[in-house]
Amino acid sequence: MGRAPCCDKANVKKGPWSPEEDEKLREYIEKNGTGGNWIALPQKAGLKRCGKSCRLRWLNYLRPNLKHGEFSEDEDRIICTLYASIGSRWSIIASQLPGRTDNDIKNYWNTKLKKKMMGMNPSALKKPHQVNLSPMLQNSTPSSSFKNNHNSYFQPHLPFTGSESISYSSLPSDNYSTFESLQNYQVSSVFMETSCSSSSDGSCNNNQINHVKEAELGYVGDGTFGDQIIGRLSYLNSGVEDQDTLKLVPSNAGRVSGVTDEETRLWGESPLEYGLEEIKQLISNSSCNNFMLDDSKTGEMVMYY
DNA sequence: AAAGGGTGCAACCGCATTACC
DNA sequence: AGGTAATGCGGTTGCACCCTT
Repeated sequence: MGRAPCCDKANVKKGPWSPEEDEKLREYIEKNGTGGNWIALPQKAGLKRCGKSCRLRWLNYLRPNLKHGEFSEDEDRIICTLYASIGSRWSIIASQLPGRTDNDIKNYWNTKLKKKMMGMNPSALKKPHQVNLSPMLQNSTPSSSFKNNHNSYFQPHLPFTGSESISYSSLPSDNYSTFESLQNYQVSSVFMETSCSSSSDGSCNNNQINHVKEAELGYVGDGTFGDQIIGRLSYLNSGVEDQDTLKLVPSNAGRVSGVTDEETRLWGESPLEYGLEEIKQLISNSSCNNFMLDDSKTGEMVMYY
């Protein structure tokens, strides 16, 4: 037996929202807030819509201070950098781009940014130092993983004979265009592609290992594109160096929980909404850290550097 | 001008997680 | 502790619009 539907499908409208519906929803929320109950909201607001649909419409379109239109180079850079480190965690990436929604970023990545990156020089992104690590994967199964206190799985880390700690090289500070720079950055950095056999729901079977234990990424400079990127991925047992990194802040907002007061103090000034530990876990748990878009999903784990 | 194909984006779907009882 | 409802998330789909032929 399947899950009960969240609403009476027969009596809810689907498809594009009309301006009238938008107005009703906006008016209701501005007046009453969401009331913490999206399911009940459409009825109260006089809308024949599913609560989920209302929530989505509000978050992705009607919410104040949303940015629409072109992404800036800075935004491109942030998206690329975060995608490289944590994969398609769009909500986390969106939390770093004020006014942008996860849906926006996801669409932007899938329809434009990815293609731009591919178009630059796809072969160069894979060839320089490709290491086939697939044999190392064979004994890694979900059954040997263990749950952390956030109910998500850590994969055991296999012995890894490559660099145990990798530093990103810096971007050149000349007049590279955005994507030339990004490409250069990617080629010279370390990314991991894990096997990722998609299941029907779009998730990945956890038949892969993510060696990344810690991740730090950041920039030095005044925000122009010639700025240096500093960052590193550390593998298990590697220390974290004190660098001027993107600051990662824990927050009790959203789904992130388990943050201590001490952590909050430590990260208090940061603009990010996810804590270091959360990021670490996301990275550790990330089963689809595919950077540079290997659509073929070869089942092999490849390192680029 | 019409048809066909491509693109971008809003919206939906289903699952995982969290909250609540 | 277990069950259920609500919420959040990421992948996918559908369609309107634009461009090319």
